[in-house]
Amino acid sequence: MGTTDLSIGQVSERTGLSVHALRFYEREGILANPVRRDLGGRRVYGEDDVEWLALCIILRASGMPLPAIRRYTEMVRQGDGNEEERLALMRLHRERVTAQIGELTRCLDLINHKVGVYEDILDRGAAGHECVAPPSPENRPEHAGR
Amino acid sequence: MGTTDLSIGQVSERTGLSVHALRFYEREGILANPVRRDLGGRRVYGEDDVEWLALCIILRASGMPLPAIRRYTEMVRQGDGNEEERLALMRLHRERVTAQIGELTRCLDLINHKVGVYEDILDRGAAGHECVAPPSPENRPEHAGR
DNA sequence: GTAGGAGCTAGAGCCGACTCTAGATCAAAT
DNA sequence: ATTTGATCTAGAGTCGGCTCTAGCTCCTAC
Repeated sequence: MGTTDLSIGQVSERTGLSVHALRFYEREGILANPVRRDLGGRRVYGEDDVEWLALCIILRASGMPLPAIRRYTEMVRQGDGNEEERLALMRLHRERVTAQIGELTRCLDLINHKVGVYEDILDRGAAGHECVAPPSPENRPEHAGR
Repeated sequence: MGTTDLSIGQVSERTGLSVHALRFYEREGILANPVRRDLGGRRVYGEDDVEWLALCIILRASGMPLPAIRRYTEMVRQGDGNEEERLALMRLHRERVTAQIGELTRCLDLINHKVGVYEDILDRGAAGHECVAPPSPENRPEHAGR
């Protein structure tokens, strides 16, 4: 009836994190509940740990630094009553992520422009002069659509 | 008539890069044309260098590693005739960036979901049980709107 | 009984991209 | 004259996030 105990290796497989990373995360305080150990001192995880790690992986992938994940983890460990703080942390992160998406999208505009320039050069075989500047108002009277 | 010569400090101001970073980039081969020097051995930049750096900053901001920027820089330095390679490099980078935007967007879905959960808890004052799992098919029968 | 393989700890090492330091030079301002 | 401030070089240091190593303990299978 123990909800499927897992070894560190199994957790590594399911999460994609290395066993090294799993132990490292634990040291960093990135686990909602303290890891159980078996008789031999080996770590025993549950499915809920895997779920929690999946969340952490998403947060990391979206650029949340480990200290912030640790703070969040601590809040969750403390239990109900600090939802305002959790909300604040998540909202802050959301803003960072949307800002990052925005910046990447702006970068992508320029990259698309560059790709277009090279495609033109190659299509026409014309070795025309290449424009180095970004598509800014001054040197892009008409917008270079994708 | 020299197209507005600039000191390293001035370039630092205009680009937002530190003077340290500017010297570092130069050592790394991230400058289209070798930097001129004045009588005292100080670096002298032109507006074109600032433009080039602006491009490099965009590439960096979108996650292109310095070695790739160096390769690109070398191609540009070599002059016309390698547009296919430049195009290939830019297209590869474009794929990486779109992939990254995609991943961030998926992360954002979960983050929005989390924010929603906490908002609900706080709005209703209900200290209900919180769901840790991401909005995946299995545990999200109706889709949680943004 | 012994050889593998997985796990353990503590701590060192690595990588990328800068950042900072020390000690020297030089030009302009006081 | 001297002080201030910007610049120079070479090289050391930092930071985040792992990754790897060494040397040990287990358990299982042959």
